[in-house]
Amino acid sequence: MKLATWNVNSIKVRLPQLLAWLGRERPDVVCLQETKTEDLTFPTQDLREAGYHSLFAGQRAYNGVAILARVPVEDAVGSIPRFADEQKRVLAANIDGMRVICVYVPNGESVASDKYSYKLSWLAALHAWLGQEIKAYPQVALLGDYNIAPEDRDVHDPRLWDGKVLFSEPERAAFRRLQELGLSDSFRLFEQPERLFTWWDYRMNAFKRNLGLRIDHILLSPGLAARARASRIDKSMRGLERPSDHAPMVTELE
DNA sequence: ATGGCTTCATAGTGAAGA
Repeated sequence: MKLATWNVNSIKVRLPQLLAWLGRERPDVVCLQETKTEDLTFPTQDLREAGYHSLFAGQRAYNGVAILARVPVEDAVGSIPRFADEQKRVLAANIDGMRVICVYVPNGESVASDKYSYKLSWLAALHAWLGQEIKAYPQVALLGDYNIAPEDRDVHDPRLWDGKVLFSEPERAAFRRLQELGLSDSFRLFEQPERLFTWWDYRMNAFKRNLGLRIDHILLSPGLAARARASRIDKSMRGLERPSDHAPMVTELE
């Protein structure tokens, strides 16, 4: 069982890369973020021909999440219950006995901005809801673009990023609170080389210089963590022509 | 150096991303 997450930064632009990647990688479940398209224009048919059922919560121009699965999904929800939010950032569904939750955590812009406050409230609402989901479902997988680098080793230059959005202490504390619900960062269940990231700025030749952050994550509840056998970042996708600024990550379960 | 790319919405530039 292969679980994957990828912020595609426009599913319309990235569709050829996505289809090629699905054909090569054959994941069972894929969570996508920043699809940036309304539901009516989601490429359901192309993905069906590639062997995937699609579930999506989209909006015009911004945000938008989707879950692709080899098997049909059940009991889907497209928002955090009782948290008013115009932005499409959440999708959850039952797949193969797991509760799969796809998230696109707000970026936050800068620690002084209103968007940062929104990010922290959003994370608090996610935490409260997850507490319930974990009680309701025996196996929970939380995949997505968290827009948080949890530790120093997840940042190319921790001193440069100290206190900055994506690496500020309140954001990292919110990430730790998710872990305290019993969720494991699947990437860190395994020995990994140093300086592996999931996002690199489009500017400044950041990818070539490996000036990145690890902000996309796959968190697993204990039963799923016990089944994890490997976790990796597919850096090759970031090196293609016209790439997303994020690379996909994959965790394999027994 | 508050920029630097890329996408979308738009038909000039501006918002947003991270």
